[in-house]
Amino acid sequence: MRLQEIVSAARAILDEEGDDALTMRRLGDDLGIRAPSLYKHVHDKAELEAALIEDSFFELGDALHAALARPGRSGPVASVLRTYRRLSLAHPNRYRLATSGRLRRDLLPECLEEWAGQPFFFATERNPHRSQALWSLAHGMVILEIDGRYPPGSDLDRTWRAAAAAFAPAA
Amino acid sequence: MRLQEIVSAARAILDEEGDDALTMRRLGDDLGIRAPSLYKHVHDKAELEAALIEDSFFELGDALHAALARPGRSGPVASVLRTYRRLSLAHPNRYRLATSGRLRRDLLPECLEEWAGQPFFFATERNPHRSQALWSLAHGMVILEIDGRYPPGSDLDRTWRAAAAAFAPAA
DNA sequence: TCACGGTGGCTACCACCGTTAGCCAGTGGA
DNA sequence: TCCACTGGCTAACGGTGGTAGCCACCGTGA
Repeated sequence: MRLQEIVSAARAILDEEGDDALTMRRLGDDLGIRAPSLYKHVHDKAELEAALIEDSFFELGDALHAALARPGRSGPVASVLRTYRRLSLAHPNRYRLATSGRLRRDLLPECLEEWAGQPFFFATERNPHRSQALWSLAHGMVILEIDGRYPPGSDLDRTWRAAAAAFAPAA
Repeated sequence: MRLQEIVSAARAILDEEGDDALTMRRLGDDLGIRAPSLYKHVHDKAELEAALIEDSFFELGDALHAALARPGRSGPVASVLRTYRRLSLAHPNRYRLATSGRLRRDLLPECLEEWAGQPFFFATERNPHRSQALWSLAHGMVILEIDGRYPPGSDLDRTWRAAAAAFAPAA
């Protein structure tokens, strides 16, 4: 069963060289195999990507739940946001793959996303709408930072603090 | 000079059928021309897309400045957010093209983005970091809605209200 | 009137993409 | 011993963005 090898080779290419580099031929090369042979193990490129996306959500969910468990002095919102930003920027290409474009829910485990996002729910005192808004804010900021959309010279640390302040529980 | 025709045919395809449908051959077909002939008028597909992106930012900037000018009873933040959401969802494919992926600043007029985003700055009482955070929030919510990322059945109107509340000037 | 150069079409390609069909060598069990 | 399965392979298909090079038209200046 080489599927695990294939997925982790794909992750390496994606992380190190971006989604443009992740082609079936290139992936085959890295594994010492011709591209068509990959289809003996994987149905689709979409299925392969779904495996990478699943990985990302697990990693993110783990980290966020851990961050919620030790909020520190700055409170749960700031802690969760800090972790979200740090982890996403550590693997920007995988983050973009996991969170951009139409989601193929049928290829992912049910409720995986919901579980990964729970820390936002707890950090906003269990208000589902504030929770959704906060998660959207975190995603917006991360994806814009990854895609180099902010004006050069922006002080993003302060922008993240402003974001946390807007959603911090009224003291 | 058929460039204007080409750009507007491209916009029609993008708006009505999505970015997958916007290929040079398809665009040629719609214009009664072979694909390679397009390159007599356009250097690149990237240049063509840049024209569509420029369009989108102009349209968005116009609408946001107008929204700021008549804030209504709900205040400037809510007004700007409402307009941002309405306009973006009216042309989701063009919005995604304009705001996703790495930005080719070299192909766009300088400061266009900055001008389009000014209403966020004024709506947040000229605080640049709150402004940036608010814009990021709006983008995050729109792109997640366009991409169908929210759990089915989400009450997004309430989430938008929660977002506006988090950034409304302290009354 | 005629030659000329620019404009804007065309066909024939190229390299690359995901993917399929069909062949075949090895291998493990009945 | 035979047989089926596993996991490689080559060849090919239709699609993508893009290039090279040819040619008809058309306005201008000699």
